[in-house]
Amino acid sequence: MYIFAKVMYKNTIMKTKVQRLSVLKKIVKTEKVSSQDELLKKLKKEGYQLTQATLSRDLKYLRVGKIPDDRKGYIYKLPGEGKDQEIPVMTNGFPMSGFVSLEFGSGLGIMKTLPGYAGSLASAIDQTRPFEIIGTVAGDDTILIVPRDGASRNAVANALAELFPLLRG
Amino acid sequence: MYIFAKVMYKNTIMKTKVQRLSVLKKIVKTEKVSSQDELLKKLKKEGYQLTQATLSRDLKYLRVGKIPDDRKGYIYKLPGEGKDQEIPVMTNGFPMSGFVSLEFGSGLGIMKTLPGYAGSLASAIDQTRPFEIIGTVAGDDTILIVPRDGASRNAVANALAELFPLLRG
DNA sequence: ATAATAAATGTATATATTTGCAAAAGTAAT
DNA sequence: ATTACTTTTGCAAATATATACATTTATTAT
Repeated sequence: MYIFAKVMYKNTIMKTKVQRLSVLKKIVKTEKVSSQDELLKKLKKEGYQLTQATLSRDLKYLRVGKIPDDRKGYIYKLPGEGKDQEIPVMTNGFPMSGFVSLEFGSGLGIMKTLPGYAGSLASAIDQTRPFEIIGTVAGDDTILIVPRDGASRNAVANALAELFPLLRG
Repeated sequence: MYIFAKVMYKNTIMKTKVQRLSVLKKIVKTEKVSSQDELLKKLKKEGYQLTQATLSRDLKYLRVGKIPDDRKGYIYKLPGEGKDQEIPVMTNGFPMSGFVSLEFGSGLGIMKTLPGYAGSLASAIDQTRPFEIIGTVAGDDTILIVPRDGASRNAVANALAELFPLLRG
């Protein structure tokens, strides 16, 4: 009961932060926002209470950059955005492929790939450094995906959907 | 003589700005800089005198963004950087190819491509919006490249080399 | 449980960046 | 050359963002 309480507490609190980061990420990805105050308001609407200072840290943590935009002056952008649409293509010139399936169990994700593809796909995942995933281990046709504490299956799947369009829809 | 003087004048002055932008672009591309004051010093060393306000405008014009960096906190980054290395791959999944040659004449650039490739390659050029190039016109196997006033052939060629590695070396 | 340690956050402030406005410089037309 | 128009730039002020420090909240070890 005592230990259980601690764990519960941890989950409750940590989830709030991870959720906040997820929501922040989603906002930055889907909307054109040009200041932290603006972001702050949007986060408030979603039910997150925080100060500009914390937001600044969150943005840094998520590696969110600020770039010039034709319409809004400056907007925030996730790392690799714009690159994302081309990410399904691997650097070596071969189209990203080999993905077979994704399942979750015991708090972990298991991605199945075509034989021999696990290494390169895991490498691709690592390179994009989705914050929902703290690490991967690849065999020959299987990748073990370790989610960050508090990251939901959906959050992990969504992060992976950036790389593997098959996961969408 | 009178007209000539005006033209000379224009070239002299405009070149200064275009050159400055080129140098700025080069600095941002090759060094990790984390503030405009820092950039200002580097530009001064290269012989360019300007205020921080102008630099801010230059950065906006060049679409230079600022992103978090592990070592230096925040650094400036050119649009599409990091994407550049993957740019030789087209969105449709086919490797970027079809480039044949590049020549200059009458202040214009002429790029030859494989038959039928001009459109897609010109589109790729337009999408990266190199500031040295104000526009392109594509036929079937030829692209007309219109450089910005004051942009040297080298500057244009370098900008294009980002997309067409064949142009390097 | 308590004390010690580490992590997250807010407050206030320092830094950094953008922008309105006016002046200077460049261009075009008469 | 003079005038009208456009572009570029600096100055100063407004905004926006990062960070040192203190405080609270969580985690670990005893």
